[in-house]
This record gives sequence, structure tokens and C-alpha cells, in this order.
Amino acid sequence: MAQLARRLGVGTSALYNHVAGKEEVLARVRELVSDRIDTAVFDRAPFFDALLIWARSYRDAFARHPATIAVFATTALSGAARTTEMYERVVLAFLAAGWPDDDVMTTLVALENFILGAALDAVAPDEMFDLADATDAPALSRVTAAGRAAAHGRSSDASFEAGLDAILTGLRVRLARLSH
Amino acid sequence: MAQLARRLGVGTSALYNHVAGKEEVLARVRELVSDRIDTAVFDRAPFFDALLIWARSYRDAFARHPATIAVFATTALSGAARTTEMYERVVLAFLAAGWPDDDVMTTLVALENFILGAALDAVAPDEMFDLADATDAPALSRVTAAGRAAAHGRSSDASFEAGLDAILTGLRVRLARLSH
DNA sequence: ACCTGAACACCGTTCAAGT
DNA sequence: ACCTGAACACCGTTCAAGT
Repeated sequence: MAQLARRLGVGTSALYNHVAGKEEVLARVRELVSDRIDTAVFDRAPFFDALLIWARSYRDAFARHPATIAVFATTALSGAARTTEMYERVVLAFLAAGWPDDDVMTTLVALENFILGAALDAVAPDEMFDLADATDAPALSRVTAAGRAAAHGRSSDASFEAGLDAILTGLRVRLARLSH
Repeated sequence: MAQLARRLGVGTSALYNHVAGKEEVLARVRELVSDRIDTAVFDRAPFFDALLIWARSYRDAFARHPATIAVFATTALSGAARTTEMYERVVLAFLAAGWPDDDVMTTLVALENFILGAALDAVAPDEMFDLADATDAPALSRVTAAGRAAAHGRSSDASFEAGLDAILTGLRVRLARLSH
């Protein structure tokens, strides 16, 4: 709140004329994040293709607000109407794809878990491992170097795409299994 | 620090005789978490079976320290020898399974992203959606109710298992593809 | 309707002073 | 070697006072 007020060139207490407190500010930021998630894609693309686009926009939207990811992941969404709207659209896409009612949320949350974890990783420093420890971990330092050389651009992007590809492959299998 | 000192029945400043600051405390907790992750399983079980056990113990270990998940996911590990040790063991298992050098870290981090996201979800309240918003989102509230009825126990566990199953299925396909 | 400024109960960190 | 207690620069929130 202090930081926000400073950015606005105003006293901290002035904020309380507009919001109830820190919690409301976070709830509103969550709405801004939700607005950036592309749900319209479910209208124009096949389910699994749309899921890929949706997941990418989801991660990007959250990565714009690093400090809030953990808060949002663990805080119940109350008074976040536009976020609920986003969920409703995705749930409808799952159902239209033939997903069984009792497995939609389980699967959606599983996918979300990966997306939020990847959003955290996206805002992490690219160099997670010290060179100091490298001598004690030869295999780790070797594959880290090999991975960095292979991945053009941010390695966090490569991990996100790899994980997303894997989980969507697995979900195709899951859907086939569930609708035996 | 204040909370920790209070728990120890000591003044806050007394802590600085033992640790350099808050950051060192967090680094040490990270080591405690790493110690709880089962890496020995890679010695006694086939790769993908071991990966399943490892991932479960990883999530459980982190879920024990909710407040630290986001910090650990975004903070470089310096002076975390036992955490590096954990990574080294897992990397060796990937290599032994025939994983190509330049794709080990990409895949490992992808899997970790899911695990950390699931750990965040595990400490979140079980009721994420208000009943108030339910009227505006009929499909969401229907599948939420159906999911809760189907999942015996915590729904976050069901999501973790579903996601883990999907991602491991996808990784089997990925390994087969990479070693064409 | 919206701001300021003082006040309160908190933080993490430092440092002189004690034993 | 390890603690206390005061001090400092921060937090989020409340409230009386101003315009």
C-alpha cells in the first residue's frame, strides 16, 4: 500500500478512500490478470489447440504480476466476477469436448497447477544454480550447460512448452480413457 | 524473524548471533525440505515408477512449508548443498533412463513447475469458489459439485494425481520421440 | 468526496551494552 | 559466546482534521 501510494504521489491513508484494504487491491489485480487470459479462442479452435493457446496466455498474464502468483493460487476468489467468468468459459469448453462432469475441475485445476508453477519459474532468475556447487554435482552442471546451449532464448519458455506438450498429450489419453 | 524469535522465547535481535538474516533462515528451511524428498527410490524402482514416488514426496515436503513455496521457486539456490545433491541424484536417473543431455533440465524443471503449483494448491482452501458467484456460472458450479462428490478426500489430491499421471504419460511419449 | 498527518501495532536489521 | 534493549527505516490500517 505504501509503495502504491508513493507511485501515485499521495499519502498512504488516501488509498483507503477508494479501497477497503490491501486485499481488495489484490482482488482487483486478479481481475486485470483474468482479463488478459484468452478464452475467446475456445470459440474458434479445436479443444486441445485452444487449450494450448489459453494456457500460454494464462501463464503470460500471471507472469506480468510476479508477486501475486502465490497469493492468487492460495486465496479463494471472492468478488472476482470476471475471474469466475473466465472459469465458466473454460468449463463449457471441457464439457463440449466430451469431458465427464465429475472430472472437469480435477483436470482443470491440474492444468492450472502446472501453469502457475511455470509462471513462478518465468519470473525466477535464469541462473538457478551456482557455479560454486557445480563441482559437487557434475551431471547436474553438464546437463544444465547442454540445456542452455540447446534452448534458444529463455530456458523457462522451453520448460513451459515441454511440460505443456506432455500434459496435453496425457490429457488426450485421459479423455479417451474416460469416454471408453 | 519476529515470529520465530517469539516462538523461541527470545528477543528478535538474538537470532542474528546464529544466522545472517531472514534469507539464511529460508535457505536452511529449503535444506530441510530437500531432505524430505525421496531420491533413494531411483535406486530400487524403474524410472517412471520412481519419478511418481519422487514427485509425491516432493509435493508433500513443500506443502509442509506453505509460505516458502513461492520464495523457493523464484530464489536461486546458493549455499543449498543438500538441495543440489537432490538434483544431482534425479539428473543421474534421467540420464540412466536414456534421456538426452540437452533435454534433462528442460523436462525436470517442467515437472517441478507442476509439483510446485500443486504444492500451492495443496495449501489453498478447499472451497475456492463462492456460492455467491455460482448463479452467474451454472456450468462451473455444476462440475464443481460433481467433482467434490466424486473425489473421496481432498480434491487437491485428485488434481495432483490426475496431473501427475498426465504429465508422466506425456513424458513417456517424449522420451520415445527423443530417442527415435 | 477526497486528502493530510499523526498514531498504532507491526516488520527486519544494527549496534552498544551487558553476562 | 550469546543475550537484551534501544534505535532505525520500513509496513498496513485507523481516525480526526482539513478542503
